[in-house]
Amino acid sequence: MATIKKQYPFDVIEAKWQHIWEKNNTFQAWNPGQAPDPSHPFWQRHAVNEPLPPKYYVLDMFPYPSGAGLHVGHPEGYTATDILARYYRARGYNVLHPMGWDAFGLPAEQYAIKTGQHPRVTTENNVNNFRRQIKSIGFSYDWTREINTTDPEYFKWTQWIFLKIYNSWFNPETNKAEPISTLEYPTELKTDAEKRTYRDSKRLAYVAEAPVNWCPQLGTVLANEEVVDGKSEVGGFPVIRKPMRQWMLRITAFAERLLDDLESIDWSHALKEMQRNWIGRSEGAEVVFSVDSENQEKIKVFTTRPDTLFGATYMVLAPEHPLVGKIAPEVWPEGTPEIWKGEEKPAATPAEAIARYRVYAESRSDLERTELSKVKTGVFTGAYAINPVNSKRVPIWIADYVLSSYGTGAIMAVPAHDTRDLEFAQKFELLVIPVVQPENQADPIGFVDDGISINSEFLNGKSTPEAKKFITDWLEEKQCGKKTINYKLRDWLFSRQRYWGEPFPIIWKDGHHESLDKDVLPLIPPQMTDYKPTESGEPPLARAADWVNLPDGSVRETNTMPQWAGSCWYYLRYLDAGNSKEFCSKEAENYWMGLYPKAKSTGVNLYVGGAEHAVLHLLYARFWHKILFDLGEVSTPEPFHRLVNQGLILGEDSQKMSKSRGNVVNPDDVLKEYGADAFRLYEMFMGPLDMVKPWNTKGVEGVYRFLGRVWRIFISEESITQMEQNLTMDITQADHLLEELNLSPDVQDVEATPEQLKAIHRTIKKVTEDLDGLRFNTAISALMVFINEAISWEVKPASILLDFLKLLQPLAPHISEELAGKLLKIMKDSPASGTIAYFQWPQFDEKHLVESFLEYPIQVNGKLRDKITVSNGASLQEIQDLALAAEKVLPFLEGKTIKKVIVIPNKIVNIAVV
RNA sequence: GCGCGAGUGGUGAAAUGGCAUACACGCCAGACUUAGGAUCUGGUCCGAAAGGGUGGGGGUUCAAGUCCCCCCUCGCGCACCA
Repeated sequence: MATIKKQYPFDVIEAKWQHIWEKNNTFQAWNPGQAPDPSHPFWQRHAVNEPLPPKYYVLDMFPYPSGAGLHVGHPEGYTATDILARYYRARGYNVLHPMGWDAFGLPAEQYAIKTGQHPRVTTENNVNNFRRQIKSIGFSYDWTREINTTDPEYFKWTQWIFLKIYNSWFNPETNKAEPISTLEYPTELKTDAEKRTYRDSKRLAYVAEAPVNWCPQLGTVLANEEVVDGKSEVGGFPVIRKPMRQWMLRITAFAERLLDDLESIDWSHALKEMQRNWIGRSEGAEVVFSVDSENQEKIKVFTTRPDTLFGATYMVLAPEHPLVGKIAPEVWPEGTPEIWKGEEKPAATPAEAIARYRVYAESRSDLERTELSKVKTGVFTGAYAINPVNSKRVPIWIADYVLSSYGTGAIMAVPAHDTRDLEFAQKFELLVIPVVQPENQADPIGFVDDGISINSEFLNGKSTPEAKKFITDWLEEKQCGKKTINYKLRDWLFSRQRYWGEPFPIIWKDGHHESLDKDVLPLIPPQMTDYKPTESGEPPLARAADWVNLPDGSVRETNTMPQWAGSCWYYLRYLDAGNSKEFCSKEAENYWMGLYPKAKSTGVNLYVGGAEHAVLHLLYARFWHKILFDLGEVSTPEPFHRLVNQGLILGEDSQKMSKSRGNVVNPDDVLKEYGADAFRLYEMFMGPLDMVKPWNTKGVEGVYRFLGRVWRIFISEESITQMEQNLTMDITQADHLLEELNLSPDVQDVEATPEQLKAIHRTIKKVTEDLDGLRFNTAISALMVFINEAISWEVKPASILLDFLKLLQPLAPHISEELAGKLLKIMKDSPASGTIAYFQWPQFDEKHLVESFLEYPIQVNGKLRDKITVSNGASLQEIQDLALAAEKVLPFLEGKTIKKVIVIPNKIVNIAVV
């Protein structure tokens, strides 16, 4: 690469300060009870013998350390949080700003399968590379709190929390998780075995034999959330349904609270909406239909439109519904239309039709089921049910447009007022009865909104909400239905057939599971040479016979936890990362997460990360936090008070960055050419944090030039030239030469002029407000405006420049430290010394912003015509008189009647004429 | 289909209902220079001007990029959820 002339010696400066920060633990956060170190800059700012200042917890979503290293998208959020961390430190807060590694997971394991290298080795290499890259950007993390989810000292507590969950149940009376010991047994349960079965069925972590998402290529099951369009989210491999014994976490019990508590937190509307969608609450009624047969089986359906019950002309069960086999008669009822008996050729009996359809439905992958061309298919079961409102017989069908996993797996079909039912009814020539009349007298068939009930006997004339309420009460009275709330959210499938994850602290004895004692944690995975999944679905851990089989004949659980487990609580471990007695001390938790006096909020004050975690990590972490809250382990119900999603950074071609497109920008390259400060500035200068925006290397040059201008304002030209010359002779002298640099003679320890004070106070105001509002791009532009103005001052007062550096410091810390050090040497009453990171944030004073003259734009009928200059303090009448007499205004007033003159103080004058 | 964002110069983007385009990139010209891919200075929405301009159309207002209604385009999320 051709060496172009550097704007300033950023390489020397950045290495120097990163070393100093590291050596002095400059950015260490202090826990309550921790012995103060009077030599640390934090304690030079804050009184040693007083309580800690309020906390500010600013958190990044910790990365998965992949082999590819960082790309410029990662540090976008990290830069934003670092700026705030530094800003709040300057504002006097005790700032917790940690970093760690989410290092369990598939890629390391797959690499291990390919190369035989242990995932721990791969992981360590990747972590080292990530740490090096992150450190090179100069983030002010407290590295003493670094965590790694694969560290036994970390996952010991992941397993410990799992045991907490395992040993709890959800008490619907209190709406809370409680220790399993508070569970009361129904009196009819006598034996220990019965009680155990009951207890195990109530645990928040339970074992279920259920159809799960099995991915043959990955050799593991996946949570619903990890399956996208019938393919694995990781790798895009096909996923099939397969019944397996799996660990589940009872997140559904918390659905209501997960939904309600969204109100209490400061997240974007869009993100909350995504979580609401995922939880998918819907209010309606359960209605019980009886099958018209000897046994009179009951079919429960869920509907959000009980008011349309009179329009229910058939029923549909999911193909997998357990009643399907029981209700079908031996022969087709008389008069059954041929098309009801099966699509290709009519089946001879209902049983045959059902069997054939079930084979078809199973063969359809989830991918096919969700395809856009959703042509409805289904078959008549031969059975009829009785509509409870009017005792009419309605045919019972099976069809795969009804999902077994939602509601009761059965519906009442109201073709007149449901698009899907209508489509189905039209295909199979089923009866369509309109029961809701739209207000505008339009055709009721296909009308799905609220209207007025018709053809519905006692509901006729009622509005939809009235009718819903009326019929629900009626159903309850007749004991054939009740008001119900349904959720889309399913329990969380928590086990994986993988090697590289946390083993469950569970053993199996005589077919029952038991928890290990917490004292034996961490339970470490066995050493293995073969990490491959097995085709049967048996986890790789099962191969480690020595590990699995225990002397007393019991065996270990061989599943491992999903990658999400470690990230469900990592923000708590940072609070007290080295604690070997507890996952986190009560004191630390109370201080950092609780209601500490003057703290800006409880929980994590600001959490920044990608939107891809909107429903996975963020929902799981909230769920675990609520359990810990119920069990008294944490002091508040929500972990993340404010959450912001950074926008994606695209490649220079405005396409998503990817290896295959060849448009990935590596921060290492940018840092080498422009330095960390320029990199940080550009990451923020591109545009608003939450917007999608393309990378543009030319843009880095812009902010880089700005830093060069800052440098040249401070440092004398001669000494810059001298350093450059000396550097070419002996590069090892760089640090020394940096010390030798002199300030420019224009920089003097003198009183500032009112103009200069105005300039800096305007900047203080703007930067403060912009950082509060996370508007980093406009904060940077305000600093640029200041420099563009200051560059023309003949004499630059040191006090003004120091305030500027205090403002620049959060954004471009290295150059700010270096220049502040030089500046302080010439200041008589040097306000402080040492690192600028703990200098008091400057306060702006309105009195410096007062203008002696104000310029008013004069509009006539909203069009700009002239401008006048008025002394500040002129009355509205005086301004109005001057405006009406303004030279360029007069021609537009000629021959017109002045209707109104609007004078907005400090803003504008508008003259309305006709 | 439903939900949420966003549409402003050649480009990234600014603008508590109050002078549209701050700041930066790019481009043009000039200065310094053997040189410029360094630096500094000036210019840069369209139009000769009057004027016209914030995706399109309506509205509210003394005043609309900003508020209200309708429509178009792009991005993201959800998607047979009864």
